[in-house]
Amino acid sequence: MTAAKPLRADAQRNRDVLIAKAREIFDAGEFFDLRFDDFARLAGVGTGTLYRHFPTREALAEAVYHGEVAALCDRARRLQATLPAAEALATFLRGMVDHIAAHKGLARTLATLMADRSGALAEGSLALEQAVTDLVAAAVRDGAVRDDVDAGAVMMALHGIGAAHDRPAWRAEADDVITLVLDGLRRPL
Amino acid sequence: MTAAKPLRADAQRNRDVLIAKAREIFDAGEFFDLRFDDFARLAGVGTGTLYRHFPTREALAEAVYHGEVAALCDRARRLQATLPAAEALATFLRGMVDHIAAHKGLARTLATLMADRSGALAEGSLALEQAVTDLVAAAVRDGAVRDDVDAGAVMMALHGIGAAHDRPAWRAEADDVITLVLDGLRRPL
DNA sequence: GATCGATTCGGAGACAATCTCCACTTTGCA
DNA sequence: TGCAAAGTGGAGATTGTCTCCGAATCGATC
Repeated sequence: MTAAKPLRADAQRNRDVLIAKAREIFDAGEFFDLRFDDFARLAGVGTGTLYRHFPTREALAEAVYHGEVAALCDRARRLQATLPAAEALATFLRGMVDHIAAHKGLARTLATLMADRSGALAEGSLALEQAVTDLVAAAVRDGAVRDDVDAGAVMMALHGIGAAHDRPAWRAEADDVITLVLDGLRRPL
Repeated sequence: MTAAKPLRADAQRNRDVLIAKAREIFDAGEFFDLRFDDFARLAGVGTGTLYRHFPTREALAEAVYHGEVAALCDRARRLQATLPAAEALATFLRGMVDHIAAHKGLARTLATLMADRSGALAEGSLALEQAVTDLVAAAVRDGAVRDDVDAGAVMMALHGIGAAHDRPAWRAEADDVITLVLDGLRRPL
């Protein structure tokens, strides 16, 4: 999927610079304030180069998103390996809120991209979704969590947390959503 | 708020036509596929007229959104008047899923607008938020619902449901989110 | 029902962002 | 070292957004 074309050295270099610059902007939440051509200037390449590597703004965003998701999945896997299932799930979800809180700009950018029908991030999200599904499945096997709700519902709740980034009481509400989800997930007697 | 200027007859007529046309497009989920100028042509007015009434795409969207919110708030109020608090809340939330399911295009459009930092819909959402807050507060007074989570969390969950409109198993997952929220809201022993 | 000032209309065109195209440069293999 | 393939960069075409203002419409008044 990534290894199809052994990119030439200079091309690879430019590509990396573009992604690095984009990640920076992304995190600052200014991803949509910038003319797309400006990414090229900021990275010190021509607009043609930018467009060859990333045909659309969304394509560039997805490249950035990839790294983000990979890190989160790693974390999920580590937690699952070291904690009881129910605790791993809870820790992961709480940690997601921390992560989003620490990267508001990123959350805002991602929310905007998600909302677009483009589905540019759908593929990248699959890995994250799989990680959450695994965490929930393990907790179900342990009997700590009911088995009649789909793990996708947890994804949806996370989605809501990320999407509602600009609510004044965001942090408290986000924590409450996690609380509701976790309590709701306990097999209702 | 609405009664400040007694609009001239022709102006009012054009305004209404524009909103009606926009609602149609909105519902079809094509709100962002259309050149903004085209709204004018579709409604049979000039672009100048369109821009005078609605300076931005978001302003037009908000006008449409207003009606939507008003209808939902009415429903909330009616439920609250005729059912026990806990049941009213549950019915309202389940109904929201039905409503969104029946208006996917609208949900998608709203999600996109919400995600924008513009906050164009923030004001319109206040009424809806108030309605939800009231429903929850009543349920808390009844003792049917815990008092240590903010009603805003419920809004966030709803937001997630609306924002995740394009998931394949959307309907099932949306129902599950509501289940989790409602079960989570029951005072945990 | 004719007059007139105020309001609204409408679309031509200025402006701004996106994206394409291709002459030139760089790379790395033989 | 030479050369074909791969990559570069920016000028300018294209497309969508928004402004401006002369013409048309309204409705209050006589």
